[in-house]
Formats: sequence, C-alpha cells, structure tokens
Amino acid sequence: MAPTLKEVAKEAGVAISTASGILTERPDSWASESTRKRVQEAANRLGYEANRYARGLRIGSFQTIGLLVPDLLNPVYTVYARAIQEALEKAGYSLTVEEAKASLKGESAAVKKLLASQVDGILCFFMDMKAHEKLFTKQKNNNLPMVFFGDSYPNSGIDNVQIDFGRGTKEAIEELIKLGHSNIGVLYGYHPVPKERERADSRMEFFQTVLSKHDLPFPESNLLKSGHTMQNAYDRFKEYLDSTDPTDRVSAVFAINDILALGVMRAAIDHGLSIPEDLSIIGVDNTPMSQFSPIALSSVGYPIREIARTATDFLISRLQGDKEAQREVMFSTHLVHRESIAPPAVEVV
Amino acid sequence: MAPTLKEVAKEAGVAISTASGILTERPDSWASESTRKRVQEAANRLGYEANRYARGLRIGSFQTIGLLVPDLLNPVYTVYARAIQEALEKAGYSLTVEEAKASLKGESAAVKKLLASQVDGILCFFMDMKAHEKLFTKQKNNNLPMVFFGDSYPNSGIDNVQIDFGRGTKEAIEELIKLGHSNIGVLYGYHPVPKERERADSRMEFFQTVLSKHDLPFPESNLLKSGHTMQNAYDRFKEYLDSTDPTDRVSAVFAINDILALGVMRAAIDHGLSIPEDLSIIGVDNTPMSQFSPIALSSVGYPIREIARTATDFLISRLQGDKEAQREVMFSTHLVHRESIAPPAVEVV
DNA sequence: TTGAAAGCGCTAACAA
DNA sequence: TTGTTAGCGCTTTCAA
Repeated sequence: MAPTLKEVAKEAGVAISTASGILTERPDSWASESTRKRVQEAANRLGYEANRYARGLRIGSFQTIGLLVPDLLNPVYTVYARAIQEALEKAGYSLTVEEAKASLKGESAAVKKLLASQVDGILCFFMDMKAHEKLFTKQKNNNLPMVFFGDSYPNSGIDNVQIDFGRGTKEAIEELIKLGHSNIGVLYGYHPVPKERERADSRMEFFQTVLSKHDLPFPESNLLKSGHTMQNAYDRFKEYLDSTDPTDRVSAVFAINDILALGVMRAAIDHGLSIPEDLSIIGVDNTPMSQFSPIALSSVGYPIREIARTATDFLISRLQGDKEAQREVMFSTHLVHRESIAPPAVEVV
Repeated sequence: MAPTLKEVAKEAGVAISTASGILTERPDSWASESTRKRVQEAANRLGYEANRYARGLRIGSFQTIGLLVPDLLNPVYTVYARAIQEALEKAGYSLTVEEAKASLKGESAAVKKLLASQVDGILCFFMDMKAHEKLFTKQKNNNLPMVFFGDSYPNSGIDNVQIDFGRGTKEAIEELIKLGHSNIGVLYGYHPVPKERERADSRMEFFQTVLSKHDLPFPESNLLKSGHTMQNAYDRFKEYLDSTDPTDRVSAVFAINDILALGVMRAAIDHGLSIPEDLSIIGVDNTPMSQFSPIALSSVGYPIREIARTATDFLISRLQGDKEAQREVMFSTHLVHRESIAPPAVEVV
C-alpha cells in the first residue's frame, strides 16, 4: 500500500540506508547534493511517509504518550485533551487517550491498557488513584515517566499538577453566605470512589471547612450524591426536591462540577423554582457552557490550558532525561460570579 | 521495559514460536496441555502483552481505524467518537482520531496524517469533501476502505451514511410558521467552506425551500454567518441585534447546530430579549446540552449512536472483504420541541 | 560518499 | 508436538 523506504531507495537508485539517512536528516549522512535531491524527489513522487511503527520498533520508542481521563463526555476533559495534544505535537509526540468511562472498572482497564501500549509516558486523571497503586510503582521501576493531575504521590518521583480548590471554594461559599444563605447543600458524584474514600475530594472538604468556620450547620441530608452525568444530577436533585419539605430545603447548592450544576439547575426549574431567586447554584470548572448558559452559571474556575501545558512540559522534560526531584505545582482557583446566585427568597411564614 | 515474547519463551523453556502460537491461540498450534499451561503462566508472571506494533508490522495491519472530525469541542462529535470507539472495540480494532480543528487547512492536514498513518480504514466527517477529492481517489485505488458521514461520493465505492435534514428542518420551520413567525433568520457557521460551496449545506437549503413553499420572504440580511464556536455565534448575533432596527428584526432563528443556537440565545438575553417571547430559537443535533439548558432548546435530532454504529459496521464489513456495491443509508431527523420556541410577541406599533 | 547487514518484537511457513 | 528461520519497514553500525 503505502510506499516503503525500499521503494524510495530503488526509485532513487540508492541503497536503502542512504535514503534513510537523507530522509531523517541524520547528521552523519554525508550524501552528495545530487543524491540528496534524487532521494527527496523520489520520496515526494511516491508520497513516501515513514512507517512510524516500524521506526518505533527499531528505535525503541513510538513517540507516543498516553492520557487517562475519567470521561470525555464532560467537556472539561476535552479541553484538557486538546491542550495536551497541542503541547505534545510541538515536541513531536502523539497522544493516545484512554477513557475510564466514569467507572472504576473502566479506570483499571484503561490503566492496564495504557501500561501495555508501548507509550513513552503517561498523563493521568484518576478517579481513584489508590486503586492502581501497585501498577504505578511497578511502572516506576520500569522507568515509565508519569505525571498525575490532582493526585500527589509522595516520594514516588512522579510529578504532579494540582488544583487548590481552597480559595475558589471559599470564595464561592462565602459569597453565598454573604448573600444571606445559611442552608447550603452540596452535590457531588463524579468520582465513583469506594465508600471509605468517598469524602476525600478536596472540594467537599473545603466546602465543609468553610461552613463550619462560619458556624453553619451541615446536616447529612444536605449532602447529595449522584452519578456523573447531567441526567444523574438531574434525577438526584429532583428526588431531593420531591422528598424535602420546602421549609427545610437548601437555598443554595454547590455542585462539584459544571455539568452536575446544570443538571441541578434544570431539575429546580422543572420543579417550578426560579433561578436564582429560589435557588442559587455554583459549579466548578468554568467550562464554556457555564458562561453561555441562558442562566449563566457561577463557577469555580482555574487555568485549564495552563495546567495541561505544565503537566505536559513536566512529562516531556522527564522524557528528555531530566532527573530533578519530584515536582509538584499547585494552581489556584477563583469564583466566577454569574447569574445563578442571588440572595435567598424571603421566607414566607 | 515491557517483557517480550522471547523472554516469555525463555521463562517457559519453549521456543519463541511455540509461545507465539499458544498466546495468540493460533489454531494450528498443537501444543500439549502442559506446555500451554507453562507458557500461559510465564506470560502472566511477567505481565506479558504482545507489542501490537511489532505484531502489526508482521501481519501487515495495525488493526486501527482513523476517524476525522471537524472539532471535538462540539459535543456532538464526542458522542459520535465514543459510539464508534465502542463498536470498533467489539471488532478488535482501535480508534485514532484526528481533528480538523474547524479549519480547512487543519482538515487537509488531518486527512494527510490519517492517510499516512497505517490505519486499516477511515471514517470521515468532512467540512469540505471536495477539497480532498484527489486524495481519496488515490486511496481508493490503494484499497483503503473508507466511509463518509454526510457526504456521498457517487460511483466511488465509498460507503456513506447520511442525515436527511429535510424532515426535521421542515418540521422546525413549519412549527415556527404555525406559531406565527414570518421573519425567520438562519445562522450557520460551522463549516469554513470556500465561498463557492458555501450555501451547499443541506440544512440551509431545506430551510430556504420551506420558506419559499410558504411564500415567506428571505432577505439576505436574515442570513447570518459566524464562526464555529458558541462565542462566534454570540458575537455575530450580538452584532446583528445591535445593528438591526427592532421592527425589522427576526422573531425566530434557526441555527445550524446546538452550540451556535445557544450562543445566539445568550446574545439575545444579553441584549435584553426574553426567550422565547421575543425570540424563538431552534438548533440542530439534539445534544444533551439542548435538553438540559435552563431554557431548553428545541432541536432537530437524529439517532447519533445508531448512525455511528452503522458507519462503523460498513467499514468493518469492508475490512473483512465485503465487495458489495457501494452502500448509502439515510437517517431521518425530527424536531424535538422544547421551551425555546413560542409565538412571536405582538408587535407594538 | 555510499552500501551491506543486523536486529527491534512479532508471526507463520516449514522442518524436525 | 516443537523449533528454526525468514521477514514486516525501519535505523544504524561498520565496512567499502
């Protein structure tokens, strides 16, 4: 099918190794101008492109890195993926992405697939890092460079980039408090994490810290867990509304990401509530959909593309032999204030 | 790094070909139960996974198919991509996706990349098929199976799956007319197609056909063109509103996809209009965001996953040597009626 | 300045 | 029933 080096060499009337040296611009290839030209022309004429797998086999690297994401149906990951791909392209690497499809089983499968896939390095967003611990340590010894998003793995030599949700969450919740809210709920659900690690998400922790700092109660019933899709959040919040007495009902909800927040918003609207008068909502990720939503969603944002680039740069430098100590960078977050929040409606007693 | 067949064979104390035969379950491998077991165990112990590129090099196929999409930032393509990936996985193929990034240059680059990438087959969403014509015909002769989404390429032997926007567009526009609209605009902008092919999009054509069937005028000024992002649509429609006398202003707009429709909606809201009272909006694709939008977007929908599966099945059957005549399937569309449309506000003269 | 030959990891005839 | 060997397309050492 596709022309091979051999064919190019034959067409140009040179040896295969000569053609290789010229086409890959190997510095020790001292071909004469005329040979060089003949080979170039032959390659063009045939439309030659090196077979990257054959090449990779030979040089021991397929110049590919793997990315693990929980779920590409959440637009935040497609934004990440694109930024990573662009950064890698500049460095001559290609990207192959594996999706966990928002299940822990899927995540394990994806990790295994990546580790077995001849990639030169790995970038990971984990839902449950702990679950794969043995795998990485093994790979660490195998020298497969990795960088983690979100999870720090102390003393592993694995670089990571983190998002400090502290500031943004604090801004978000304090803004709600300032507006007069005292009965605030939280909806989480992205990560299908085993029970014992369930509350570990830093967004949740910060949320509770801020509440208690302001001496606000946090009844268990204000902790809403759903699946990871808009529909899941919708169903969960609908159920909450249907089963909760309006006087007990939260006047604001902090959702752990934008798509869940939008699911909540839709459920509230279908329940007859007005946003933001009857319910304030804040999301996380500051995806384009939060900005363009007909009722624009307030959201805790952070510099996605910069984070992606940083992680990619870490990986690339490791690939190039950088042996520095384990790196860890923290990015900050902030509240983007939009239409979805307002003072709570006055209680009509 | 990763263990090789050779190591497994050595570990098991057999010849490399014996190990290969057993691990790939080649039918003519008549190894004894005990050898078989020893090999399996050795492979497990070492965590052996065949190097798919070495294997592909040898068997002349990397069991990979390529997908070309205009832009993964439009969620409709991530839905397609996932459905395709799932269908391919069942057949033992992997997917590699190339993005045109909504530029014609990007599209050409992506096509070339795909053609040079050792894939066994190609699935394409084109923005401008004509631009790549020479490339496919060349590939056709090279026997690279392809299937096109949307574009039919008569007498090429290239299968395609099409979406008949006729019914859905008709339903959409007639619904608007029934509601009392007579001044209807259209916003398009996904495809950065050369001027001479600009109006070719069937959604646009159907739109105009329906209008004229109902003897409705269609002034050039109601034809709005923007870029492909929400922001682009937002900017374009904002500009339209700012520059158009309210009495001339359209009372409804049909946008060529959901994200553009949502951009239009946001622009209208920011301009002080109420949706749907002051402006009705209809999108296309019926993506989840249209359903969950706080003002739910009416949209022309079609069975995305089924379309994806059909195209994938076509390709797989070609891969398996199917020589049937060129296939073409048409899927129908229908209006999903949601909150974003209503009778036009009564003109206050 | 150019070419022959070995070998990356794998498969598949063929021989033993 | 198992092992030897050639070769997929490429790079690279070494010899010519």
